[in-house]
Amino acid sequence: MLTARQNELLKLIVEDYIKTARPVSSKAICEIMNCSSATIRNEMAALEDYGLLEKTHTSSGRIPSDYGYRYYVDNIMKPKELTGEDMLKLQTIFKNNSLVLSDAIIKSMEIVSELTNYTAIVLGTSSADNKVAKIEAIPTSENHMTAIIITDKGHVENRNVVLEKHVSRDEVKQTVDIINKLIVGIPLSEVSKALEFEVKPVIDKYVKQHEALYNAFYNAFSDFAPRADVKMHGTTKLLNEPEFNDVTKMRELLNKFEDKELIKHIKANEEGINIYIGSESEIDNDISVIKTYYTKDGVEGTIALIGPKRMEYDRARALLNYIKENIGKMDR
Amino acid sequence: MLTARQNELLKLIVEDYIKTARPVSSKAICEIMNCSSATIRNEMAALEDYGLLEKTHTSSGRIPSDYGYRYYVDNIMKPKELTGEDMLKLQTIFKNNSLVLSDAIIKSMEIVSELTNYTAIVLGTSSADNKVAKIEAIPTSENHMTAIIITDKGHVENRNVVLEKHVSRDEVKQTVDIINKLIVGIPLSEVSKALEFEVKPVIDKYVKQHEALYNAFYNAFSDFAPRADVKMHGTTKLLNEPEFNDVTKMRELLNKFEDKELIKHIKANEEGINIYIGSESEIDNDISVIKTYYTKDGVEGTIALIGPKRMEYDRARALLNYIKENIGKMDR
DNA sequence: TTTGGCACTCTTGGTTTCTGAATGCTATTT
DNA sequence: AAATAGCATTCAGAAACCAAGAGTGCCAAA
Repeated sequence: MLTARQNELLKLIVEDYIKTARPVSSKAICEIMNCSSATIRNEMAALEDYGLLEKTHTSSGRIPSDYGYRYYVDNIMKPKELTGEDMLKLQTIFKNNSLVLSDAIIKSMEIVSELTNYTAIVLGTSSADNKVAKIEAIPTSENHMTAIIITDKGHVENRNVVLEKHVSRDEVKQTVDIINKLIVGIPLSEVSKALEFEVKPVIDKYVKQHEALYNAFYNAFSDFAPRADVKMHGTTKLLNEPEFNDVTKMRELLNKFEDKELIKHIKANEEGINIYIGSESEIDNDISVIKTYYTKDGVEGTIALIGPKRMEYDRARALLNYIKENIGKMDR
Repeated sequence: MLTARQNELLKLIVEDYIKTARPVSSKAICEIMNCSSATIRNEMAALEDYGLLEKTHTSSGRIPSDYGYRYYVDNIMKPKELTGEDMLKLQTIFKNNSLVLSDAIIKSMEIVSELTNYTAIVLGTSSADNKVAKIEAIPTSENHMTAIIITDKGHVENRNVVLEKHVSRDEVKQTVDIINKLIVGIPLSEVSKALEFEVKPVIDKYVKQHEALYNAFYNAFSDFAPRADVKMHGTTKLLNEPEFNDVTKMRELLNKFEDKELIKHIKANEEGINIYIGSESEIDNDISVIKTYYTKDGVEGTIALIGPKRMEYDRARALLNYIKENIGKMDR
């Protein structure tokens, strides 16, 4: 257990380092805590023994270790109020109730990214359990059509598909009507099954070009479920941080950001706002991830910020928290 | 006018520099052209006098000047056949006729970006003169609905909008029917005008909640035209080139790529495949842009590649040319 | 327990030195 | 006249070196 002074010291060091990105010297601290630098040095040595601080070389100032950040986040950092400015910016989103939920989430995270210069991630909005509200099809040429599926949550997907043979507009319409009668209300993830077992028998019976039409619609609507979309914003902002003053480090991170699988991996499973520091982020030792799960009326997903390990954790947490709460409060 | 040997020499230097990114020495050349290095040096000096070559310092090898590249591109470089591999990769797109035009263009340019490691840009696919084929609307809650507009070319746009008051599903349906009767066939760019002057009077007359509904649809469909979309692919690839081994150069380019206005500016106006070298690119002195205009059945736009000034111009041109030709040949 | 003092360490930035890869030029050969 | 061999010269880049400054650790005194 740390003494009060050690706590104070760790706090000062972490916060100073977050701000300046340079190792913190005993001299800098002693001006704030008004005691001699030697005293601070002794305490620093103690904190280093505990594994909370590190040096970059034998005679350098101290920087927080991963464990130091962890301790800071878990035990020292206080919940922070959002500053007026941050809140004001976000309110433009949540006050504006012409935005649908998913847009509001994305837009607000974009704002957060602009405010903090971290990378914002919105995952999910998984529409797999949205239910079919309506399908529609528009022939676009002799042998192509655009098939559209609309869900009860207002999600729209469309595909352009080939018709193997020429099919009359009437037949397309007839098929659309049949499909609409049979699959409205079932979840997107079960559409392809329903097409095969419910729809096919019926159109086989009533529609002349049933084979071409069935194949076309089946192709159009068979691959919806897996689309777990990843929205990122401000990917390059992070690269302005001094830890990425190195070309190879920069390229490394850039490559990681291209890898959507890695990003999807950020998906949050737990309630609450969780912080993953350095290696815990499983992305890069110099970055941290703060993320939370959200859910509202069956829509669920993850919002996350990727920042340097020197992230303003308190502010980031306050921002995510504010968004999460406002998602809950939205009137849809 | 250059002598045959000077031509040959310039060609070798440009191509070697493109490949290796290092200044080309007289020694390296004399092994290929079998004559002594001194001879080459004399010729090099001549080419430098003409402004075709440069040195990075007094005793360095030569690199092409912007004018040198220009001369190479205009007078030396031969039209190149696509290699079998490049063609094979692209054929997966153009042979697959289940892809709609705009998707085929985007996908093929993505492939080109992967093949070359340059940044691919697709501009336009401007659907402003697509004609409305159908509109649709799905209420998604008490006071929200999703409005969808489908064009004759199979382009789909959707918006989530607020209904100011509660409106019954029947009324929504009734309004959709009226709008469909009145605006099918008119170009997207004129939808908002048509809504105001054709549709409004009718629904004012026949629909009870006409105000809420009109406003909702107007909001949904009033901002289609301006969406000149910019698709970029492989933005970070370019940064692997050695000219961007410098952190600040890298950040500079990254920032430029974020600026969509700058990218839109690449829009091609002329027929043919045009090459803009270095400062001509108006993006960065170290990069070149190769671009062309395409059009097919009223759809038009620009495809472009952004690469280092050390771009394989012949290959890039062959690739763009192949895509452009295949766009023309597509059966839709 | 705190602090002043001092020796020690290591980074950072600047200067120097060295080597090798080029060039330009001149004198010579073809 | 054109090509080449030879040689002095230039310069980048790496390694070595140096000096200054910012830190630390530790000991002995307050």
